[in-house]
Amino acid sequence: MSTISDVAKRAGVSTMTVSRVVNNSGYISQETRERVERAIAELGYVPNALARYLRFKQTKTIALILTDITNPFFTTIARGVEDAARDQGFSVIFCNTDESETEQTEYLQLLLQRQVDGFLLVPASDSDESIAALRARGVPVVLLDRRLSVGEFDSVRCDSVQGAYELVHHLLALGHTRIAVLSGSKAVSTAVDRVAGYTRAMCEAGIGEDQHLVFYDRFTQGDGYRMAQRALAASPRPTAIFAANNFIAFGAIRAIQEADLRIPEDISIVTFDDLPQLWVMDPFLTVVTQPAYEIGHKATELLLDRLAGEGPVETREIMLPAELIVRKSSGPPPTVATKL
Amino acid sequence: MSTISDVAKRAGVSTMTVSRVVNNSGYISQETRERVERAIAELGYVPNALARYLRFKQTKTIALILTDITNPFFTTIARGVEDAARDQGFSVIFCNTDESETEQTEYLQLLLQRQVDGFLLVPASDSDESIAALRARGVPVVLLDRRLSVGEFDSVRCDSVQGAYELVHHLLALGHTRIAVLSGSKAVSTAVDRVAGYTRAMCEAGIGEDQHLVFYDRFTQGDGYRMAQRALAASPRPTAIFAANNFIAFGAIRAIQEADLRIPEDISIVTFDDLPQLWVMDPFLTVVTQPAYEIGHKATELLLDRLAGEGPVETREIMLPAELIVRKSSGPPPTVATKL
DNA sequence: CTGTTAGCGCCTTCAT
DNA sequence: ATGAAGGCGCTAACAG
Repeated sequence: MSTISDVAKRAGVSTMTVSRVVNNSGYISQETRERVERAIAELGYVPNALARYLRFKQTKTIALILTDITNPFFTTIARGVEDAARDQGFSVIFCNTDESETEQTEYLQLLLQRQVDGFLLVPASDSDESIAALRARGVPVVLLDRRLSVGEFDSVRCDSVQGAYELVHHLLALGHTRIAVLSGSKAVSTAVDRVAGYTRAMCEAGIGEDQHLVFYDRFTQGDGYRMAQRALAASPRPTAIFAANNFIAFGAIRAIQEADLRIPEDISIVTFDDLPQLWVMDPFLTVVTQPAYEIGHKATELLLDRLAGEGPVETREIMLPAELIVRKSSGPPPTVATKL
Repeated sequence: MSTISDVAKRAGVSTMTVSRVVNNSGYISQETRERVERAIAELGYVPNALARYLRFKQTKTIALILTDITNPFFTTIARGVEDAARDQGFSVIFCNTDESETEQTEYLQLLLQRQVDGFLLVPASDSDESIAALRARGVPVVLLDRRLSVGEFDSVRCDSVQGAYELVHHLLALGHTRIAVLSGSKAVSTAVDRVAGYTRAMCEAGIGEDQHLVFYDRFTQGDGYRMAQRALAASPRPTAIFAANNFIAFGAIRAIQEADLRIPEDISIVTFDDLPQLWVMDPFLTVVTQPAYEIGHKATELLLDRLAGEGPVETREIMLPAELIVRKSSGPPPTVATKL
């Protein structure tokens, strides 16, 4: 691992001259330039970016902290982030918290030490503790997908209340009245907001919400499975299920299949977050899809704005539109269907 | 952004003392320790890891360079890498090359400058150019999933020849004789090896390979679609398709559906790489699955071994077992089925 | 138990 | 057009 002074020695110049050649700054005679370049090539010299950062106080690196790297919704976000970051010469460090507050805190600490310039964060929960350090240091942060009750960070997400409202409204229009909702942790805004959208739709329809049909747990397949089992045990049984995300939906579907119920004849199911079209032979889930790539891209733009010292003083809250796609997993409830 | 000397000043000690408190090294009187800790808390001091690395020549960071971050096979690998790395206090920088040699070269260069300690690489192609710099510098590298003709790197992967052989053998046993193979780029070892496995099985069966039924393109859904269209246009039409990975298979299935053919009645299809069980309502593809998580985990262990100066001098080549799972997408060829 | 010195690799500033 | 000195933040080695 040769350094700049190795090169300087070999080329018979000062380190400054090498630096100027490497960074194309200042005036260099053609002849010395060539000599230096030859020395660089011969030694396989690669500049040490760390040393450079130590002076510049800018690492050109941002961190993307996700809660689940195996969820295609989040990897698509990552794609958007990567593209936007690279456009401006930034690198991205991806981190995975597994929805754990502890891991999030650890990563935040680590990344702070590593002097990343800014954070893109899908918060594992709405606890202030973990991000207090960020606020204290005034590091630029943009929130993705989820709200935080401290209102001082830029954020990019979809309107979960509205999306949930549309899904449940769709079910109501089909004639359902007993609709269960299976949601994530109460500490996560999307879980709360999606239940709020459900409640709004139910109240508007004059039905109101049945506390026994509202479930909170976590955004995993296993939890979806268990919540669905409990929902199906309710009496009378719900005729439709609203799963607050795709993984919960998969678990619920498994439970429905085990109960020997047909979708949508016996029970309808709708959810947030599609799978990428191409991975599914025959898309059948009625969903609200969110523009994941754009969420990542837009959030990165906001962050890089801040890093460039641009952007307004006040915090920005960007809401991207979500889209309802009606497919085969939702139909009229059994009793209504019978009447047809 | 306070520094170690800010803390030192505030606590009325030298920077060395602060350093000792932060790193828990050497002897410190209880009283000074408390004073320093108070100063740290008051200033919100966070040590600058970069400055530290500048001395240590070790960043405790490894790079994971993938070709497609949206493919669940690779994100599962990423999971394994992350877990193994964290166990030993290493961070991971994920990068995505999109199967592009150019992007790979750029990333390699960037990461070298950033002084990452080692590389986990899924090579975009078997070109020497891009990795020449790695070899020249002697940075530890472990190859994942794919071979490289330069044999000096450790590697972890599954046996693609064997896996392909088993899939094609399975089709032959069902009675197929006209089997098309849709593979990835000839510059990628898995693409080549899977065709080799196909050829071996076909030759063993005394059929030999029909050059018109062997297709190379890239590992994407679009290419799978186009290759399948050409395969289906062959006359007589193949009764089975072996897709060299999941994305190619999805494209092929779309083409098959558009041609109004039924799977497996009219045509069978088998492939490498499953989708995670939980994402699929009703798994129907006959596949060879690879232990992606273990590939990532094992590769990371090899790399960290090297970094610790352990491990043998010779290069290690780890082959993990792949598993054939027969499901509904493969059945006897039409003529045979008719006879039943 | 604590402080001083020196240097990691680079670049800005000021000379020459 | 080129070079010398100094310092970014941190810590190992050696005082004291």
